[in-house]
Amino acid sequence: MVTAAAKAKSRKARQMDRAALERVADVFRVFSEPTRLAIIQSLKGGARNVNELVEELGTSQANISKQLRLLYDARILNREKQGNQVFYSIDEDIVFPLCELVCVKLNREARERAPYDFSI
Amino acid sequence: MVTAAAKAKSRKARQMDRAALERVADVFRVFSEPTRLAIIQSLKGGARNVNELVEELGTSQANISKQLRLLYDARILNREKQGNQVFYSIDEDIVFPLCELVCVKLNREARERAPYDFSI
DNA sequence: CTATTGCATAGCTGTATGACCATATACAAT
DNA sequence: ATTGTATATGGTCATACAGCTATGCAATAG
Repeated sequence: MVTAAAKAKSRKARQMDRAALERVADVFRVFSEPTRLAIIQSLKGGARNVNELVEELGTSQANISKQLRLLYDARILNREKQGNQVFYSIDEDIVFPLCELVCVKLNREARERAPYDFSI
Repeated sequence: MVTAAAKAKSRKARQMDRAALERVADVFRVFSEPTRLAIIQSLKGGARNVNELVEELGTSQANISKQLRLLYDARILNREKQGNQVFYSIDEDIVFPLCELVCVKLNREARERAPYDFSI
């Protein structure tokens, strides 16, 4: 007899383990905060230094720096020091298709309900 | 004179506002927990009822139900009641390309460092 | 009817983290 | 060297939320 648990186990063989799923989750988590998305949105227009981002995004410099570090550690952003300043830019080609997929989903749903136009 | 703030403002004109960014962040957040990814991974093999998922994923039934509700509310999953049971299935075509983009990124990075094979 | 099974929900706890303030560090200008 | 400017970091607070236990509720079985 083939139990449900056995079926589950055989399925499991082809699957990522918990640790791998956590790595995937970590990547999604980086994109799961509006401030970080705002940074990405801004950097779509090209490299910016920290102060430019602070002015544009209207939150504290400390917070911007923190989120930039997170994005940098996740290998989403590139970092380049120029004298006194640090310029960040997008260094990961998955960023745009990833955001576009989500925006397309939201636009499709919004078309029946809300006036937003989602597109980073 | 064109100030940095003015430049920032004109960039802002073409951009999503905070509320829209939060909607985008919400979608990413749904994908940012390993248990929910495990559910998605399991449902890739077809519809499952709650008990099957509980057996397969090794967490409490209450927790599975909670995460299923989250995924359903985010319009990621489809829900179908059959008598006593409730079957869930993937109801969102962005799920696989979204996961694949992230897995490709991680595999590329892992190729130089870790032994995982990321693919939901 | 009552019992059982399958799922959902409420309440709780611990942990993670976004945002703030203050401060530290690094480089530049004088 | 001193002062100023740009960025990073440590500490704190408040909030969000995954997972747990207990319970509620719906559908079937007996």
